[in-house]
Amino acid sequence: MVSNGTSKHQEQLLVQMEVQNQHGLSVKVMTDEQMELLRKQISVYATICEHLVEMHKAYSAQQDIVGMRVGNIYPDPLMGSGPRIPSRQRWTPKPMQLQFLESVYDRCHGTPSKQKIKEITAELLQHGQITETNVYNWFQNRRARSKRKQSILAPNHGESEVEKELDESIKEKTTKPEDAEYHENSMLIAEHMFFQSPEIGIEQLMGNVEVPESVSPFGLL
Amino acid sequence: MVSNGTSKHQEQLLVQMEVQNQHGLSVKVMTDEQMELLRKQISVYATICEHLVEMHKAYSAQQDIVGMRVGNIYPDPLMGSGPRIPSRQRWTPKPMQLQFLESVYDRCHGTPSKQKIKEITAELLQHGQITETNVYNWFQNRRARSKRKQSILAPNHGESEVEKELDESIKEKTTKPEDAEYHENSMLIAEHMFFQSPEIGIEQLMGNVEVPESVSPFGLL
DNA sequence: ATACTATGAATGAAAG
DNA sequence: CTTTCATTCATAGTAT
Repeated sequence: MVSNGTSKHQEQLLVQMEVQNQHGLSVKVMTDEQMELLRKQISVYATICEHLVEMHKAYSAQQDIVGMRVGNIYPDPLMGSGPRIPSRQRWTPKPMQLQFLESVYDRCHGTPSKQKIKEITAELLQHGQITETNVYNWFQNRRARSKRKQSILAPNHGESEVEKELDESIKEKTTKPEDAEYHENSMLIAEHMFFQSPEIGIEQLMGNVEVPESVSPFGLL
Repeated sequence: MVSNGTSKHQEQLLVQMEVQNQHGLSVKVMTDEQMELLRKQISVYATICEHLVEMHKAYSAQQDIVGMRVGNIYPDPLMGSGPRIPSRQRWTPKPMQLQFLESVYDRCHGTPSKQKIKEITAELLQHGQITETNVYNWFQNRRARSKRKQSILAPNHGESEVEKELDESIKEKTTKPEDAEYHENSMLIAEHMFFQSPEIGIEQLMGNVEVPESVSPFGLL
């Protein structure tokens, strides 16, 4: 199905290249990585919304209270034909779990202790089957691949606009900041938010939740 | 080619660039501003999902309130006709590159080491765009598939395990991802869902969404 | 266009 | 931790 990666620090790490279009206008071009990140984020929501709508429709066959434009969501060329049914043997993180893991990773770059693994696992169990080993592996892989990516990216910056927040890589050391603590599920995630839309209530939801169309993801792409 | 050095710090360019998809060709150009808007949009989706869950729960609880008909509020706006997210372009080895890779592979089957990757990449760059990752993946795949071929060719003496697995994987590729081999009585809704067990529903989809008023479980984005 | 196939890429898990 | 394996996903190319 979809995977997701959301990571504030990752975003910071990402390098936007400055290029020129045919008109000589200088713009930022998303790197593949950035695109991938966005793709994933959007896919997650697209999937969730899609399914929710499906369910909702089924439940309220004659009733439709949602005026939102769910269709605006990407039908998704990315995901091929919808989410795959996870009938495989190996663990596949649910979007929610991934979000959580990413958020934890963002805050503690160091090796998560055994204790934390347990906690994280416990938390994630609310979102689906998962074991400590899964979590452990995930962090292992996450770190390893993050590192590899950097080493490939690093030796290639000459003229592109570089705003590397490389303190990130420094933070990637093996120590684990203790001050970074998660307390509650929601708390954790909330802290990690880029944007919160507390103003949006159900009324607006049903009325006019306007998705900024200038950015209709894709109007632009 | 340039040794990694200092990175130029540049001010952020917030250029609103108009991208035309004249030939249906998607261009992934995006300003930071647009990126921000996108994130906001995603956040909005999060909220929408959240409330959808609430509504869903409400429906599940009391379905007898169904009475009002709203008609066709589901325009299904641009399901399938909307702009597409540019798909990730994947590297396609040039014949010359392929030849080279094959020759290397023939020489040393079990040595895709890190250092050699660099050399090979450098070599192949003369024939076209290529990255170390590409090379790495190529060897990875080459070995894996070579191995797989053997295992399906050699060991078909009595054990049909392999064959069976193969058939399944092939079958899985056809048409829709429909693993409807569970209960013949799968719910209508479940058709496109992850889960087909009756006791599993929306909660699993989104995780145990408590829908706290203050915090979005989706807040991550 | 639609379906199939080959294969590049992503990633969980395991070996070293 | 680093490297490798195994499986799966996605897409470019090709055939129907």
